Amino acid sequence: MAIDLELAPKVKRPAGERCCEPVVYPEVERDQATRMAEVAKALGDPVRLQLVDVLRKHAGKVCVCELVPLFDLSQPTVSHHLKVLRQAGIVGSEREGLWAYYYVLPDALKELSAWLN
Amino acid sequence: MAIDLELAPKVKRPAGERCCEPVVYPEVERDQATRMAEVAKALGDPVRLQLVDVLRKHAGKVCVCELVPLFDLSQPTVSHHLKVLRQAGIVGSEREGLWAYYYVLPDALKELSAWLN
DNA sequence: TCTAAAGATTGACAAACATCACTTCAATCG
DNA sequence: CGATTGAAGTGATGTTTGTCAATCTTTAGA
Repeated sequence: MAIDLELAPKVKRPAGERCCEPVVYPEVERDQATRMAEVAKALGDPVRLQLVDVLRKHAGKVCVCELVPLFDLSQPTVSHHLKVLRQAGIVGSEREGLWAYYYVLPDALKELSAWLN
Repeated sequence: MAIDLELAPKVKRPAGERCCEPVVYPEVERDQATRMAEVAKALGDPVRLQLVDVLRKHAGKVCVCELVPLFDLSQPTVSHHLKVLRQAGIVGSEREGLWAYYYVLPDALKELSAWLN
């Protein structure tokens, strides 16, 4: 937040001088940007975005065995994508006997969503 | 939109049978997911996310020469990131003499933003 | 206890990516 | 024109990513 960028006047400078005023960059934004970029990166694959979409629409836990046939991908690949989403803090999972259920973590997308608005 | 996933009852099936009901997958979502994932992917780098952040906060055109010193990166690298953003349809650019100005395209983030809400 | 099923992990491999030093291009000033 | 400047383009390089086949782990049924 609060990036205060100074717009310098544009004239060709007389050789040796810097083009623009040195702009101070607040470190505050760094961490937030890193966090949000991590979430965005995890959503930056059509398969993962659709996985999240399905999980959200179901508003409950969905079994992996129901997710796999939705895509033209092998089970390990879907499992891999789910792992990426889990590591990004977007989804959580629970085991129940043989089955694994995934669900979207409620606040996971909040920060990015707020920034985008 | 409108992914209608059927939740099948979970019982260990008697060998050879499929775990879940075959779930019909509407092709509609495919294209939308691809588009949104493309945008998300472009935002999935801290540098690019910060670039967009700066450009948005300025609500006008910002010169590349003011963007470069914001990051600990070479000018070609920043230029490369701007190109990625341009190809994702997130920013536009204009040349004015020696300088190049970038700005956020107003509707670029709308679809993703709406989906996230 | 033996077998099969769900799902995760591993290893491999090609494709994509981030970065930089170097170069090129276009525009401006003297 | 000749020199310089802002910005984009070009390899080159090391890293990350998406995918699958094969394997492993855990659980449940027979």
